[in-house]
Amino acid sequence: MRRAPGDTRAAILNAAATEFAARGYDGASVDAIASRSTFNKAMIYYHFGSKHGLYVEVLRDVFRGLGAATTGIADSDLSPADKIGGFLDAFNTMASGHPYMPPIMMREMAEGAARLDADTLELMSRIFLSLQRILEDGVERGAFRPADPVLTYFSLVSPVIFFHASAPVRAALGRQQALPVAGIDDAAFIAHLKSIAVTVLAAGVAPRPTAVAATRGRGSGGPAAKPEATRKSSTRRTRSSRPGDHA
Amino acid sequence: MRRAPGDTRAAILNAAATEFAARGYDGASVDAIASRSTFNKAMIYYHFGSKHGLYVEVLRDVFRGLGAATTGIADSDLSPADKIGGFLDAFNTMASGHPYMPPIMMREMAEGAARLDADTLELMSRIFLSLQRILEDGVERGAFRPADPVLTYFSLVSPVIFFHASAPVRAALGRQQALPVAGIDDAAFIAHLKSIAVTVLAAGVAPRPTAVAATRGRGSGGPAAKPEATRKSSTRRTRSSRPGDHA
DNA sequence: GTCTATATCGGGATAGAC
DNA sequence: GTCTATCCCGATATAGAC
Repeated sequence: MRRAPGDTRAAILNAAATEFAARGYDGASVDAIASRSTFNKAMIYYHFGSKHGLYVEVLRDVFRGLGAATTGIADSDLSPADKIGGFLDAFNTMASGHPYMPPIMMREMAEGAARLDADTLELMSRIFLSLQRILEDGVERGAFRPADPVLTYFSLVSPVIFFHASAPVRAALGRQQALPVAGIDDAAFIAHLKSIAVTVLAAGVAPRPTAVAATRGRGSGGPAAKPEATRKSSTRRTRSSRPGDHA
Repeated sequence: MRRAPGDTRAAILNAAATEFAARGYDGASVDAIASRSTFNKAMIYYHFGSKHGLYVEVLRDVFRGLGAATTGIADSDLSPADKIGGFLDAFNTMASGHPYMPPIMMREMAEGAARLDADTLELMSRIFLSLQRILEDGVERGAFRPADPVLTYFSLVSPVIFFHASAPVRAALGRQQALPVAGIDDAAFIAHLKSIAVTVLAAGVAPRPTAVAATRGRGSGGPAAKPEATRKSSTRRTRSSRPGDHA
């Protein structure tokens, strides 16, 4: 059982991921990560330079893969509805395969993504851009009504993240309240989410402040939508990003 | 401009709330909270005993109010759809009135609510229980199909929390991508969410692992649902709650 | 009730041997 | 590349004067 090259990095990344997920960036100690990895602190600094460098590397690793997956779906010739389904599947697969990501993403969101550097943001923006293209394609093909891409992005992604991240709390609630929560499984949740998503996109989502009011039925989203749907192309020119202003 | 009694506590609580929201529990320092409040560290320990004591007091403060609001709605004689609307409004009002809460809740969720003590959990469970009663009432009156209360709870609450908590990131994304995101307002979002929620509840939500498969259209939730819908009453007997087992 | 020190310790980061 | 030992700052918590 020899140690393969690159093995060390992987082991550390893995230990870091679970530690960051469990305790958050500030709560996680480099010592604790070291223990989990069977290596020691100095090794981490040797390979990653700093705690922050280690952190972003964990995220980049995952976002690279997810971005590739969603881009592939956007480029495919699936139907708009199936592309949305594929997009959700990709996110769900990511969350299942890297259970540490949902909690990390929740926390990162909570502090305004202050810890993400330009490169990582660029990777994340690819995921967003692929959804944007899916939406535009859906509109062009007459399957979807125009919708704000940012709002749509968060509407689709947040339930998946939240669902996965909340598993421990749901379990605790179930235990505490003696409620029969047990059998809510992943696949059923995602399947249901897909059907809602497609239905809503077809009906029109995120209406502009005009057509509000309605509290039930179909109501909103009627006329008055039509955002900036006219542009196309311009998919790759996000390099200038600079966060810098960490809180 | 004299200092009213109880003013100190309020000032500290307020400072703590924003600091916890911005940096998280571990990231927030008691010194920083002290500065923000114009008082000093010793004062915090005098009034709250510990950093953790201060933290939970921030949460209890808000959950007390929210629990009262949702309980009132559940007790009212509104229609099931309007009760759901009122429930969402209550959450939204809480989030708007206490902007520090969404980020705090996100982080708390991310670590499995490990920092919440029994009293705070009890306050939170009241919010959940009021929703559960709203759902049962809706089923009895024929407006809703039976749905898993826990899953429904998270499905309703998570978008609201996420929407508010993601405001900074959405703004940053908009800036970075030069997208015209600006005009997504609160009211429109909530109105839209309400209509989705009611529609979905009427059609049946969170199908049991049986009727999965379907990827589009109405599909799931059709037949085969029927969870433990037979019970009624039994709405108030949750007093025995004891979390204790913090992770 | 409010403040100014101060004790104490954990954790990020580095030096330097092997 | 991997380890041990150590520096040193920052953060929780407390003592004790006013």
